[in-house]
Amino acid sequence: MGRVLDSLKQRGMFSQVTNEAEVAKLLDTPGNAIYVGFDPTADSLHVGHMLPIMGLAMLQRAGHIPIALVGGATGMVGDPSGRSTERNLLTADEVRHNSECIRKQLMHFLDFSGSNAAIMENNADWTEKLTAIEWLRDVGKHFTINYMLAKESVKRRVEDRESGVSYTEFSYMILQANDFLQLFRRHNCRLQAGGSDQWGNITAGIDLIRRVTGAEAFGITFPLVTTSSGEKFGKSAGNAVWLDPARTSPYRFYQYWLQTEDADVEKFLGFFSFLPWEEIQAISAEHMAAPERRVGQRRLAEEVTRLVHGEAELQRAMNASKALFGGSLNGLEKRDLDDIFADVPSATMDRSDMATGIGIVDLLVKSGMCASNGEARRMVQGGGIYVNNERVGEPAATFGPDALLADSVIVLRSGKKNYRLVRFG
RNA sequence: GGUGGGGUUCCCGAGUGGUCAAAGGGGGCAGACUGUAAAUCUGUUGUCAAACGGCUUCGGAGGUUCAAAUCCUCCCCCCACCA
Repeated sequence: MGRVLDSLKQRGMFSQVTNEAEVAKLLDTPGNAIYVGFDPTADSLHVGHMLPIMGLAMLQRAGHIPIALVGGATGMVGDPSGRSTERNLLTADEVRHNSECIRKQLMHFLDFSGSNAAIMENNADWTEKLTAIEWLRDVGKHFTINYMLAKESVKRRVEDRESGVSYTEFSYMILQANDFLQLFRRHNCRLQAGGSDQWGNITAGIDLIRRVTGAEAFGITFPLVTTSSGEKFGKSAGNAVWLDPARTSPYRFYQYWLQTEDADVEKFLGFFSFLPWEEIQAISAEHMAAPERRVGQRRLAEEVTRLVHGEAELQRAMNASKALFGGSLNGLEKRDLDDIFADVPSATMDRSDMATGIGIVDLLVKSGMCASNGEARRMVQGGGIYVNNERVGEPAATFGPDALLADSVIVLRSGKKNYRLVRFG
């Protein structure tokens, strides 16, 4: 009993369940529908969304039917959970566009064929049709204000005089509760999963199902992903790491995972790969025996990049990483360079700009590597700038045509890992 | 609507006429040490300039002054208490 739940527990993948014994039983009986909701606040998911997605995908592998609910309706309102300020409302067009993009990304993780094929739903389908009167009488009647005010997501905002909470966001939880009820009716879905900030919304749905139908439904939440050193998980240089390759290139995506701290490697392998726990243990043991070899990070980066971007993109990212962090760039063919730097940010400059030699400061600013001349100069003086992987220590340094690799590009680098390619056309 | 407090650089926050491009902390970036890790230490963090020195910035618009983040006027926004 509790095999599936135990394996999630082993990986550290859940923080709360409403009824552990019953959920354990339900998860050990294949064929149950389980739902996770995603709000279309942007046109791509990012790695911060990945844990619930992975959880859902793992449950599908255990024989269950995953339902990915895109919040075409709830996205119009805004979830106050875990937020201290009111959201800006999105337009209907934005929500529609975002919903469609997110739907496509979820297809990478879930299997939409077979006997337990994943199901995609959009809560706009049942929410938009409701009239205000129906809404208040059929759904609103089941909630007391007292109950809603007691929810953590709302409570904090009500008590905080600085921000407050609008009636709109206050109502969010009953919209989501109604989603659960609708999915229960349509797909006999009795379990909702979500991030730990979703607890209040999930339990609201469970209560609604009980009041309306008398049936018992359940909830399970995944933990908040944190890093050991307290860095924000899912951010790289202040930017979110997106699943959309147009927003975060596969190379950067791969690098993000490769740069994981030792202390997080095992945990992240458990969260973000489908590898069996025993294998993760073995990798982790090997890693800790010789951490400088970065066995764990490599495996993690490979697994996650393959899952999100596919084998071909993974190979490109790995090749690029090998070349960039491997040493000399001399002797590489133009074709290799193009391939290696396909994903690396690049700039194009006119060849005549450097015919007589271009100053390093100019080069850094024109290529977009540095924001101002002053910054560029400071970086060079501080020893943080490399051209073709060789340090430039002198702000007056200039580069002419003989600095071109394969007669066409210059590789700029600041610090250890920040590359930029300048093409001369 | 009334009364009081407040809006400063990426964030928090000091600064109440010149010595202010503005303390301190956080964050960011870079260096050293390393392993594309963590911790630690160091430097740096408006912009132009090699430098001297300019220029733009303290909610907005005006004004006083040789000189304004600092004083005055009007306006906008936030908060507290009262109604």
